[in-house]
Amino acid sequence: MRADARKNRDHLLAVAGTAVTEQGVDVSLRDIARRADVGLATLLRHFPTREALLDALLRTSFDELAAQAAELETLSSPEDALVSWLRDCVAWTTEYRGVTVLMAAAIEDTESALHASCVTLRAAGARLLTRAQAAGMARSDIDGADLFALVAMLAWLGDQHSLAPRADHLFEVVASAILTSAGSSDAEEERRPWARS
Amino acid sequence: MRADARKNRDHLLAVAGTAVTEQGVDVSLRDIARRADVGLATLLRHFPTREALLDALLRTSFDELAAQAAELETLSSPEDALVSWLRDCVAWTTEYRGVTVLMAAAIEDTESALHASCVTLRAAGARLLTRAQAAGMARSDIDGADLFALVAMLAWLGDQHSLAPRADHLFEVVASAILTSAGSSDAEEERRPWARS
DNA sequence: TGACTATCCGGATCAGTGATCCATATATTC
DNA sequence: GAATATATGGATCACTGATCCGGATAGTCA
Repeated sequence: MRADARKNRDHLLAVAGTAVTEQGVDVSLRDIARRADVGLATLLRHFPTREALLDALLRTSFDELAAQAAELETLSSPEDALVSWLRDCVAWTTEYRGVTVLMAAAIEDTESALHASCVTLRAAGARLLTRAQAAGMARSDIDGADLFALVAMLAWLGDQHSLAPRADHLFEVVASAILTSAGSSDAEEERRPWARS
Repeated sequence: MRADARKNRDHLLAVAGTAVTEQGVDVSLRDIARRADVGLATLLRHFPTREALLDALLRTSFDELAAQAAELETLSSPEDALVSWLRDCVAWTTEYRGVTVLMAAAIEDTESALHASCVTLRAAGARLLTRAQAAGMARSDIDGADLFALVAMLAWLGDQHSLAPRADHLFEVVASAILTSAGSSDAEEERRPWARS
């Protein structure tokens, strides 16, 4: 890649980052190009589709979340690891308003630029879930795909102005559903040790 | 209203109904006008915005759901009424792909044409929830707004191709979270009598 | 029956979107 | 310094929802 092309690419990525943070993933590509003092065609040559641009933008975050899952797997108890990782996933999506819909579409579209990243993330969650299930800490009738869907649901909630205030609370509600296993105790505090005070 | 105008309005509403069912709420208004053999301007005069069109289209369904809530309140047990009404709400949204986002936006935008309908629906759900809570059948730390958000989440799930297959199962998961009250029994079948077999 | 007017209609147009083409400008190489 | 491979961005296309306004028509009154 020619030096000027690389410079333009990096600059575009930086500008796109702030633009997406400010206006969400539906931000006009023309706007991004304008703010980067670059023609629209240049942006679209470096990143042929909006998905390709977002993939380049989000890949780092995806990798960090996957790495964090691996770390939690060794450092925390099964239920703490699962719940705090889920919380981190949901919290992360608030940085990029609207990204959830793209991720949901990408995970079944093997042609999508985001596909691989989403599959990796789902697998990371599945490992944490399996571990919690093996320890009897999570209900056994859900799998990695269910978990991915639940995270997507909660992330979507945070994207909707009117529903976002409920997001934290409903996260706890959903988490309680995941962690409620048939064999657990009846005492509220013992059944929901992860609940925020 | 002049006779020809009324005829056009009714015809547009019928065509819009099929179009939205087929292609979701983001269907092109130009397409609807074309299929109704009418100019785009005519469609937009009868229904100044997409929301206005959808309001006219969905108002009947909204009223039916609200009425059904009132009926269930007198005919069924508190938990059956709540859960089956929630199931009906989620099932209904599958008819109109994408309607959830509009409803979430409408419930906080008092200027929206859909606002009143959404508030009515939320109130209907809140009554069923309060009744179940009074009977000790639902957790007491959620309210009507939470319930509305949970339904929206599950409805949104059904809109996403890749996540939709999980929708039914995750409905049960979320329902179990709503109906799990601190004082209920420990036995699985007794704690989740609404679960599908 | 015939004319008049308030109302309704829809083609033309506008600004916005993502995408594509191609002549021009420029970095790299020889 | 010249040649060439590559990057660039303005012009353009099809599409979106929205708006304007000259022309068509329905309902009314004589």
